[in-house]
Amino acid sequence: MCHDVCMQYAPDAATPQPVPETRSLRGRSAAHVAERIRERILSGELPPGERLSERSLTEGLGVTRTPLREAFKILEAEGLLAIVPNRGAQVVELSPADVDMAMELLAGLESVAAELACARGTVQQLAEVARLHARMVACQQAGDLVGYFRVNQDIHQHIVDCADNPALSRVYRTESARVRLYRFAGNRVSARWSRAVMEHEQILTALQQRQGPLLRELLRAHHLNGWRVTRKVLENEVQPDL
Amino acid sequence: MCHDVCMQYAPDAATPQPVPETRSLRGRSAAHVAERIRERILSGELPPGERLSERSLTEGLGVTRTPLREAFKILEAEGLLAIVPNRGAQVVELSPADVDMAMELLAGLESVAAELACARGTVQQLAEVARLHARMVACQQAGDLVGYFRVNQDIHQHIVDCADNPALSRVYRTESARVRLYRFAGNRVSARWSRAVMEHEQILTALQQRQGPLLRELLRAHHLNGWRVTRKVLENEVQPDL
DNA sequence: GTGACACATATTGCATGCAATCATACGCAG
DNA sequence: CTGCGTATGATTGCATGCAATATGTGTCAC
Repeated sequence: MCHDVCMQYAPDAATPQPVPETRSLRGRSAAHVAERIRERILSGELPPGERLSERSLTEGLGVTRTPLREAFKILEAEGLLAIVPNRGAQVVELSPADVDMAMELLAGLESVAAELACARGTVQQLAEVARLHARMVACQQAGDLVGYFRVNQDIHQHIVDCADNPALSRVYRTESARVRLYRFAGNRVSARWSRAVMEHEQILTALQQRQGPLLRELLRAHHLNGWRVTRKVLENEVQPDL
Repeated sequence: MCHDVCMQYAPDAATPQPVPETRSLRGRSAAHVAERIRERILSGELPPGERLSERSLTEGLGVTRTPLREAFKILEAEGLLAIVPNRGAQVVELSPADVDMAMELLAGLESVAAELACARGTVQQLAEVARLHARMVACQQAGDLVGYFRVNQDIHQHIVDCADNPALSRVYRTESARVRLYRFAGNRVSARWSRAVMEHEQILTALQQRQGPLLRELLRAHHLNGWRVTRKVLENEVQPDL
């Protein structure tokens, strides 16, 4: 982004300070690189199974191998990369069984969050969920599948955040990211899409009425329904029609 | 441990291979170092707040700074270390509020695991929990607080493992490790100690009878009771008597 | 005595170099 | 033509060096 600028020499220039507008990145290089690679993985630009060459990434990101390799370790700890000794890093490939387990975990985390969110969520937080819900419906009506999916993920994260437990939010975010790509497939079935929105209506109502146990069951069912369809798509038993 | 042996030169010796008994660690150095540091943190040898000097650790572990710094990144991603730019790594210090949130998360994970464990746990897995329970009781009767605590942690991990969900087990293990040291304090109160064992008896019974909802509630209550005492100890409202 | 500043030292962050390992292409026997 | 061994280039893992930053210490003004 700006590394070419940073690389230029300024022998006697009128600007003595190295690069005024870009605050020094020293000490944040690995985290910054990890963030960039994470984005590329979650967007699908780096698909599961893709091998990540140190050489091309260092050139693409304008950093050297040391911070890049540190970023690899971070992403490996997050479960996004697998590092094979002497063969480098590759984007983790999850089997349907892996995703199954992850979905069970996510459903569990959400069901735990549900009761806490109903008990503790502030009015503002609940309103934010409602706002996101409206945006999601708008995306559906516009046929914007990608936008819908992103806002959908946002809603679920926000519900978890309503539980006001940073550790829970962090784990949910990390584990949700691991399977994001795989879940997208399920939304590409029109029948599921419309039904999911209906389920979301009920979820929103339960949250607003702070009916913890009900919300819990709705979320669990929502997950189960969604994953049942998604698994069939992943296993090529159903062809997506969107 | 063996790095001094590895460092010796063998100019013309009869053993051409570098070090026959120690298989090459190439490609596993960072993970190995992370494991060592993790042990030291979890044992309390490196207490919360401790600054980790690269110099002393490289000398102590017989590795250079590169794999050590990679290990730091891994441990930071696990939530055990905090890396401050230009000031290096230090063991994370958790506030009572942080531990509170973590305990809520752990209780949630266990309650999710409870029903799955009752539904899916094999007879062998349940027997292993029973075996650990017996060992724990033996530790209690021997007054072995440290052994008791370790087996206790093992039991909870095994119950979660009975759910047969690797993702759940992994998250539980990582999040449990983050707060292990802080939880130890609560066991240093004799009244809590004996009551905890009684609760474990009930937990074991519920698991063996595969009563999911009951196990769920027992685990939740067990966590709440334990944490209530531990928090008081951490906040110096109660003096440990063990 | 205390505080502030400057200098010296230690430590960290990152770049680079070297050795081990892997991947690929080639030669050759069958 | 196929299979296998080998050699060579590419890639990774780790060690080390250099620059930026922090830390400790001494000096001096007040």
